[in-house]
Amino acid sequence: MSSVAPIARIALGVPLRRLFDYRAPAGEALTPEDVGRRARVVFGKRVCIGVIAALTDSSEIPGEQLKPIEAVLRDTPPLPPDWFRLAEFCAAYYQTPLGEVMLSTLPTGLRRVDPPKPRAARHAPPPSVAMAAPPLTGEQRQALTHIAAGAPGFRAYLLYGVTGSGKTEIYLRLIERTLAAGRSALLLVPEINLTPQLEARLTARFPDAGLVSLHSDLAEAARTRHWKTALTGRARIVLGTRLAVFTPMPDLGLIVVDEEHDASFKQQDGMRYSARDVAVFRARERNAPIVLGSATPSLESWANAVDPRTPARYTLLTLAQRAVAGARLPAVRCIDTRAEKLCDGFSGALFAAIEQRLARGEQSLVFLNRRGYAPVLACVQCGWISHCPRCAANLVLHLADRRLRCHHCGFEKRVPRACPTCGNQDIQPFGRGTQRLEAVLTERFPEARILRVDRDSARSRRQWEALLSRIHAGEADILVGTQMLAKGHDFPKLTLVGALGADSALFAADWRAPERLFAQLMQVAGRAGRADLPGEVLIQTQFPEHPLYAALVRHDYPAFAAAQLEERRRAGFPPYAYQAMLRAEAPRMAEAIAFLATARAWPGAAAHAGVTLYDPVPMRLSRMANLERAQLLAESPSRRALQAFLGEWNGALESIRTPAKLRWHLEVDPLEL
DNA sequence: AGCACGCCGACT
DNA sequence: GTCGGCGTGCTC
Repeated sequence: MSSVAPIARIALGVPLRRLFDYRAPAGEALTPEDVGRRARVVFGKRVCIGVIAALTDSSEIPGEQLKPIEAVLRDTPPLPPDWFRLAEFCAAYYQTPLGEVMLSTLPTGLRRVDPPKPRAARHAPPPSVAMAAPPLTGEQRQALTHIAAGAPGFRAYLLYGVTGSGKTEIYLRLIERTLAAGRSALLLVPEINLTPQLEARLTARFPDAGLVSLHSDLAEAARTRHWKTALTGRARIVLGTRLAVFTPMPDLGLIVVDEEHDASFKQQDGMRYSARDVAVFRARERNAPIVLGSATPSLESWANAVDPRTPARYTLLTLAQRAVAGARLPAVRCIDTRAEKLCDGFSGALFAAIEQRLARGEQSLVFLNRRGYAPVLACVQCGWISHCPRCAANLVLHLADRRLRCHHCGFEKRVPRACPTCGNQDIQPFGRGTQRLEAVLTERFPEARILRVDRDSARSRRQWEALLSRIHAGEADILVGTQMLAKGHDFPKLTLVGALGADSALFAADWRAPERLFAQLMQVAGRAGRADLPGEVLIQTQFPEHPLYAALVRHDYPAFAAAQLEERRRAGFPPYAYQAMLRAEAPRMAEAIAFLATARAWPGAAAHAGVTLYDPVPMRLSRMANLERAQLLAESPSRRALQAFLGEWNGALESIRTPAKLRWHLEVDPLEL
């Protein structure tokens, strides 16, 4: 390459796998410092922003067809080479065009052709005195010593610590060391809800680190500003949700993924990446340590740390004790609901336990992972049930505003007065949701102050914060809620958790359902009890002897994980097999199936030994209105074999002629490094 | 993705 | 006669 290359190879945010060549802007030369900069170009009839991926002096495109770059944007430093490698890895691994990867991970402010003019940040006065670090427990010290003793550079740690064992303090100490070594730290959390708390704690501890947060709820300008602060290296700590894993950071020296098992780390549309897995790749690529923390690790991570049949990719660190002196894990008990007639879904034992808490002035939490009043409305006479007209789910009855809602696709309508089929007046709600539990409890305990917390009562951030502060102010005796309540919040007076309707996940078709149920129940159980107040957890179930509950009663995640992994191994499921799912959506099921059948019959597959393609399967649910959905599983015992196959297959799929309204995508299961 | 080109049904 | 449906193909 000559010193002044006249042609730029540009990644554009279009669903095409190639890059596009452009001439240097009129009267300007391109220099190597422009690689990684954004450029404004004319593409087709429109102007768009791309990223200069490379310079070259020859192009397959004849010179007269090459258009000039309109402008090279120099408002930010160039994106660093490790950011490119991260994007290239994602493009290859998730079968997504490089330009789409790059542009979709930039904040929208920097993808825009007409950038809104940046305003100065309204910054809070920086606190200048760092809050002192609390003393460590023996276990915490041991874990930190272990990490410090390891050779510098990449190493992945799985920090398995029960709720309240002080994982966060470990993160803080590691960040402290990283900052002291002149490097910066990236901390990923599952949800926006959790960032403000942690942000406050981090700023108090590291007031001069220029911490920035990055998540989808941030205003566009703020997100762009924070991202730029990270790129220029001024932010030494970046705290964010899954999208933050792509933040360019010049001195990155530590990655932490908190609650690594959480499903929120998986992007569900566009490029379907797992931020946890991308983080592991990134740490390795940057030669920096990574810590994955959880009280209930994903089975993939657990296998990577402890399963003798799997290469030991992660180092296991365990925190088995609660950090606060004297704090004990709550007593977990199953209530056998076969033995008695339930009263509006509640067992006598649960009512009695709530009554007791009311008498003592303590809080109770009733956990049911289903919002609304009742999951379905049905006609007793003709058997009509409230089906969603747009997808295959049922419409959930919301009595508060007298509406039927589809929790899957968002359709809603008014509650009919009579059966739409036979006109019978006797239509009734079946099953229970949080609204109904709230009503039952209100009737049973008229004196109690009951607060319902679910996506309906805490729609906005503001509402959610208002609810939280009311709970903390002791304005509630009984909380009724979904998993929203299970995550990351400590309620000092809460001593009882009752879990309803858990059984439905035990025999679900989704083979990951037990893993999720266990994590969810462990998490919600962790809400009960503090240092001076012992907690109790009551699980209503028809299967009290089920191994999942048995392990839960003993707080024995390792036993649960071992049993689940053994089942997975026997069934040939991940992490003992590598899978990719090809999904298709079309107006008619036959079209979706026909596309998948063509994909399955791709002759090139024969060249890929060990890769199995299964028959296309129609799916019950599609979120899109009037679209039917089907999927096809590709599987292999070897990740490399599967990936090699996917690369070629994806190319072949792109040239299959499809009906206009057919959409498809590939979803690749977690990688292993 | 956008956007054009292009070829068949119901409207002024 | 033409307005407009969306099938097909291209973007340096």
